[in-house]
Amino acid sequence: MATLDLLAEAGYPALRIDEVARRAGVAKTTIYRRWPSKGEMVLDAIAAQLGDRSIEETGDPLHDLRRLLEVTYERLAETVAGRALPALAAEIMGDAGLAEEYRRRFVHPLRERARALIGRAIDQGLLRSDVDPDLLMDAVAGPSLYRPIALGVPAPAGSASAVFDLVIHGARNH
Amino acid sequence: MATLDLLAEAGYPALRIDEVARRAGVAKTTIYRRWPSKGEMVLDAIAAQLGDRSIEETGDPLHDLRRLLEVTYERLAETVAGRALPALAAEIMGDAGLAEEYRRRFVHPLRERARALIGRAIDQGLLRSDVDPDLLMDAVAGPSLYRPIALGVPAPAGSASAVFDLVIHGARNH
DNA sequence: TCCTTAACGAAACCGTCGGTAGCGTAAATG
DNA sequence: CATTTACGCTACCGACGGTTTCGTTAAGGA
Repeated sequence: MATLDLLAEAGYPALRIDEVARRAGVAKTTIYRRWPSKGEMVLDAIAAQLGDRSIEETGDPLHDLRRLLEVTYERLAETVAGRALPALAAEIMGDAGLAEEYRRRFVHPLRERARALIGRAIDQGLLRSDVDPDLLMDAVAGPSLYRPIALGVPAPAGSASAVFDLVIHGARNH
Repeated sequence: MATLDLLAEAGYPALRIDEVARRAGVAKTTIYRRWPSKGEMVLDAIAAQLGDRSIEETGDPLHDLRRLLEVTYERLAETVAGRALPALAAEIMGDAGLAEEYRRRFVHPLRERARALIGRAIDQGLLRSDVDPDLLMDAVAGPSLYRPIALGVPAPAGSASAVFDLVIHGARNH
């Protein structure tokens, strides 16, 4: 799609809808017949490239959880759509409907899958029973947004494993 | 300042400069004589309320690190400026100059202080010597942006302690 | 008292850009 | 052949960040 090309060249904020139309060989009105806003158009384009982030489950919840995190960070780091996703954050902060869509499509599905894995890991005694699943998810998923936005550098694919290990093992010396 | 009031009422994206001027009983031109852009104006307003986030050091690096994190989350959760900061963070994705300013004023000072504390903790054998300080900071600071942006809910002040404990202790059952 | 300078207010204006309206046209569909 | 559907085109709107111009007030110094 032309949207993804422009996204790669200019990034989300500099992506002009007129330019998308021109590049796609299409009238701007046609775009607005298909999508209600710029944000939703980009959302669709991103979803099309990211696809679903399903992983094959091995039965070892901790292993699967690590894989899920790795795949997620990998797509964020290595696809145009993934690198554009944090910039969409600006748009969703000002549009409640778009924010809802964003979370429904990109955030919640991942968290639900992670939540199930964490629950199973606790049941099997692999994780302490007093860990708060949400807290754990926040800690391992946080850098995916924090790094590009607050630091200006993407979270490299390898950092998924590293942050997972850190949180799971802990940092204290004993 | 009028900027903070508007920020509290409407949030960053809906904050109109004309409105700030009207509320402050001042001409819009006066605002642009003092600040080069909306972003920098808000940056100043936020900095004025957040103040410096210094803590008194006790000599126990882990304790000080926790306090630093708690104070940070506290201000993010309990001040107008703090709650507006994530939206401003989203905005900086489209303005490299503003992003630099944002990081120079809000991100880097905190990370430098945290980095020093982590280094001291490692030296004193309180943390494993193989922990990556940046990784640790990403894990504990990540939720401060991830939660408001990706989840739409602020990181409560209490979560600072919780995420700190999680990362420091680890989640694995053994 | 006069002159200069600095700061401000008022209001009109500009450019960009997301989003619309209106209208004509070409291809399916029956 | 009539109708529907989808599209292209052009002109337009409105919001809003930011600028320009000009007139006014008020220090402050000689």
